[in-house]
Amino acid sequence: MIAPDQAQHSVVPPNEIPARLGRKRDLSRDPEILAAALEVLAETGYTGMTIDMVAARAKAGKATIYRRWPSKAELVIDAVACMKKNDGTADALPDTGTLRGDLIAMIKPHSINDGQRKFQIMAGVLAMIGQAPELAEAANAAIVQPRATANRMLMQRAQDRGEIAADCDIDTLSLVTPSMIAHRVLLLRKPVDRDFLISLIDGVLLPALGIPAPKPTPGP
Amino acid sequence: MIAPDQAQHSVVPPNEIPARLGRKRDLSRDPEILAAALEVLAETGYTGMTIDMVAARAKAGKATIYRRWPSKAELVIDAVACMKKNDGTADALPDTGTLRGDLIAMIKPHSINDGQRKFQIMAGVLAMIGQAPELAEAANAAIVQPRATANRMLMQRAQDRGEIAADCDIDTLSLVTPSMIAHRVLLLRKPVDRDFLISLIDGVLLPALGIPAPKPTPGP
DNA sequence: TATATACGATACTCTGGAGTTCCGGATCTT
DNA sequence: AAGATCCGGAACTCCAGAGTATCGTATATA
Repeated sequence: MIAPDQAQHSVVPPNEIPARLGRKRDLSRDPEILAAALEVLAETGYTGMTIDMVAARAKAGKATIYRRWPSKAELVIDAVACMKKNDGTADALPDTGTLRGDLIAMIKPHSINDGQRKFQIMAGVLAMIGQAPELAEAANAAIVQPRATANRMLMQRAQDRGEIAADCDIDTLSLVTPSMIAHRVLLLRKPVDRDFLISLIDGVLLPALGIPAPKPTPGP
Repeated sequence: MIAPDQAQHSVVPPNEIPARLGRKRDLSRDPEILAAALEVLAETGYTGMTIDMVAARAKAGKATIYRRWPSKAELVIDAVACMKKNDGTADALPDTGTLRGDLIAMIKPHSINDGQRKFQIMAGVLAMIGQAPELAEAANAAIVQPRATANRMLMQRAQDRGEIAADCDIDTLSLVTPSMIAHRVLLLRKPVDRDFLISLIDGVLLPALGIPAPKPTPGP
C-alpha cells in the first residue's frame, strides 16, 4: 500500500525478482514524504495543501512524489494510514491499580500534543471523506481507535478485578473521550488541556461506571 | 447578515428610506438560495459545491447570487448560520416526569432525519473551518448547540426536582450525545438510529447521572 | 415616458493547482 | 562502457471553477 507500483509484474514467477535495471528507488524517502504530507495537512488542511508544498517540505521533486503515488488523494490516504503504525499509544499502558489512576496516567504532555496534532490532521482530512470513504476508515483507525482501544483495555482490566460492574457499556464509553476531544478541537477550537481531560474522566466516565467522584475539591 | 449590501447608505438619516430607483430586489429569493446551498453542501461538501450548482438548484442566475453575497465562502457561512433560526429543536421540549422519559421522547423520526442531515452538512463544512474560524462557530451554534441546550434544560429540570444529584457536570454531559453522533456520522458513517441513541442514554448519560439502568432486558 | 435596477441565462476571463515532461546528474545492472 | 532508472528541480500543459460582463426582459421611481 505504501508504494503502489512496486508490484507491477504480477505475471512473472514470484521467485524470480524482476531485477530491473537502473538506479534503485530510494525507499528511505517514502516516510519522509509521508511525514511532510502530514505536516502540511495539519497546517493547511486538504484543500489548502499542494503537492508543491509537500515536495518543498520534504526537499523532494514533484516527479519523485508522483512516481510513488498516483494522485494527491492517494498520498493523503497513505499518510493518514501510516500514522497508525508509528503511534505508540498502546505501548506501556499504565497500571496503577485503580481505573482513575490509569486514566489520569494516560495524560502526559507528549500524548496531549500528539493528540492535538492528530485531531488537527483529522480536521484537514474531513474535507474529502465525502469523496473517499476509505479515508474515513483510515482516519478512524489511525486517530480514534488507538485511544478508544486504550480506554477499552483499561476499563476491561477494572472490570476483571471487580472495580466496576460487569454490565457496563464499555464499548460505547471507550468512544466518549475521543469524540468529545474531536468536538473540542474541530468546532470549539479550544486546547485539549489537562483540566478538560480530567473533567471528562471525573464528570462522565467514572460516574457512568459507578465510581464516585474522588475529590470534590482537590486541595492545593 | 443575510443581505450584506442592503444597508449601503449608512450616512442618510435613518428615518428617510433610500428609495432607490429601479426594480426592487426580490427578498423571497434569499431563503430559497440559502436552502439550495444547504442541499448542495450536504450532498457534495464545500469543495465539490459550485455556485452554478446552487444557482441551478434555486433556479436563479449566478449574478443574482453574487449580487447578494460577495463570495462562495460568505454564502456558505450565511447558509449555515441561518439553519439556527429555522431549527425548531427547542420548541415543545417534552415533559414526561422522568429524565429518561424526556430523553427518549426527544427521539422522533423527524429529529433523527433532521439530525442526520445537519451532521452531513457539518461534514461538508469542516473542509474550510481551517480558513474560516467564524464558520466553526456558525456550525457549532447551528448544529451542536441546539441539541446540547435541549439536553442541558432537561437535565437542569431533573436536577431541580431532585431526580439527579446537584453536583453533576451537566455542561459536559450535555455535549456527550452531539459529539458521539458527530463521530458516528462523520467517521464511522453509520446511521444514527433509535438503538444507538438509546444506548447513549442508557449506557452513558443516565449512569453518569446516577440513575440505574431501567430495564436490563426490555421484554417484548 | 425615461431611467435605473433586478431578474434568469449565457458567455466570458482569469487564476491556482493537479499532473506531465524535460533536464543534468547520480546510481544501478549487464 | 552502455543503457536504464532514479534523483531534485523547474518549466510546462490543462482544466475546473470563482468571479465578471452582457443580453433581453421585468418592474420599480420620477
